[in-house]
Amino acid sequence: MNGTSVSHCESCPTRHLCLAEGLEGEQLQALATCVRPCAPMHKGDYLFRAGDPADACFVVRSGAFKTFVVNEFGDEYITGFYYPGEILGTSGFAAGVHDESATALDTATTCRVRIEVLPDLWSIGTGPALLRLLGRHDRQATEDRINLTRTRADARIARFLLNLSGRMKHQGRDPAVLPTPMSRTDIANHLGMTLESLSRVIARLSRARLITAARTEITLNDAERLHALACQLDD
Amino acid sequence: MNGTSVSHCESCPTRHLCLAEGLEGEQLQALATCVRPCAPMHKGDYLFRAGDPADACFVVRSGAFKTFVVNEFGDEYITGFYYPGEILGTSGFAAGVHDESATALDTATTCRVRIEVLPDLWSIGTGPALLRLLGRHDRQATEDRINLTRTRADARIARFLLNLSGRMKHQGRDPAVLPTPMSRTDIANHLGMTLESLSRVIARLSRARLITAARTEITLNDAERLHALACQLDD
DNA sequence: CGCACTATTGAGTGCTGTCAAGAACTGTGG
DNA sequence: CCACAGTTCTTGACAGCACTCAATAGTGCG
Repeated sequence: MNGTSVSHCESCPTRHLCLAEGLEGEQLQALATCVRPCAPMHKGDYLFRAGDPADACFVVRSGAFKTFVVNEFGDEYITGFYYPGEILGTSGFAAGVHDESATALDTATTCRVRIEVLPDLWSIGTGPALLRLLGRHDRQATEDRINLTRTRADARIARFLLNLSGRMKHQGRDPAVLPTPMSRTDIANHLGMTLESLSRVIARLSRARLITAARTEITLNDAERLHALACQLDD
Repeated sequence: MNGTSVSHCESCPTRHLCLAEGLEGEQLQALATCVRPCAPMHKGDYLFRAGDPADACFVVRSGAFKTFVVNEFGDEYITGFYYPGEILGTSGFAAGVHDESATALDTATTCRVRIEVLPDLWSIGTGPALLRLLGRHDRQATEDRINLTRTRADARIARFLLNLSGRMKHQGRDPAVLPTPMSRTDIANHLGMTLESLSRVIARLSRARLITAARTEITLNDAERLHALACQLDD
């Protein structure tokens, strides 16, 4: 499996974003024996389900995922979107059981990090990288929370877009081009508003030429004004 | 410092909630050499400030803390409240710098866990406990996010109270008696609503005998109906 | 090409934010 | 113990924004 000359980590395009960040030859090979890449998943496939034993967390290699919780009444809450280099599934460590479910938003791959290898990660030297991933995840959660406290829908959406933009930049991608493989319904749900409100605001922002909205891609034309909107200084 | 016969971990009333969970004699002593208890802090004292180097995270021993972010316009966002056995300060690991500030809500103490000792925690055998703390923190963040997506103020408050209740239960305390050392303003801020709205809902819940609200303590009289309210089935 | 699903657009109600005033609480000093 | 000042909390009136309901338009897929 890993006896070939080039490990899956060495050939991974996401290696500068994940646990492999800053690692060299031997360390990369050692890491490759710890984490396991999954087969490509397709839209709607489950990475894990709420209730599954949480014996591992995951780092996105390609594509995107959403995590969500379904309550006793069948209401779905989208708790997060995950892009390459981002870690998910860690909240399950609290009770040893995943408390949310995760599905692929399009064709996507991950690396599976089993809970048992976490101590090994420190000896390999990728402990700090793990902390960075966990920290970024934590930070994202904080930003989402702060964003949700904004009452005005347009400010929430503006901040959501700018947050996505920052994550694209961190990935080394064009920060003005935001892939949105999730549905509008998912975005609205995640932002705590109705599909209608989201649709209206997107239409308004498009008319004002602040963004160009396509089905699976939103382009930022004026991040400056979007930022002003996010801070609801004016409109 | 730790040459006495009983380590600060062995004598700590919070030891079954924190990193010490499940550890015995020798392990406890080893842990006590890794983590450092802080001197009692008083209301308003800073545990860390946004911008400080994030070389450690903290576990609450007693009292309570709040974390918050202040943006460029001076707006404050309360990102979380922390009770005994809960971990805070981990989001700073993303960039090596704390992105939020933390202050004591009343007289409070913590244990400081330096980032350098994290590998040692695994060898002591408290790795799983660390994961549990991190997982619980993650889970709390998720719950907060879900809660903030609820549009109705009374549902948000009901869920907030029930969440606090669960945390009290986890601490081994009476789940019906919720210490609220934070101000109403802080709670309102954290829940993404105005002080006035919070005040009105609390008054309404009190009149309906669902809760008994005092300045620094809220008592739940009917968790059942509060849960129904949280799910906004009826009113 | 037609169907199902998703997204957009339109009108009306209700809840929460805003502004404003008053009440209760906290701590200090006499 | 009481009086006082500052803060924190409560209560009231009004307006704006987002939700609800409803219909139309667009998109993807067989």
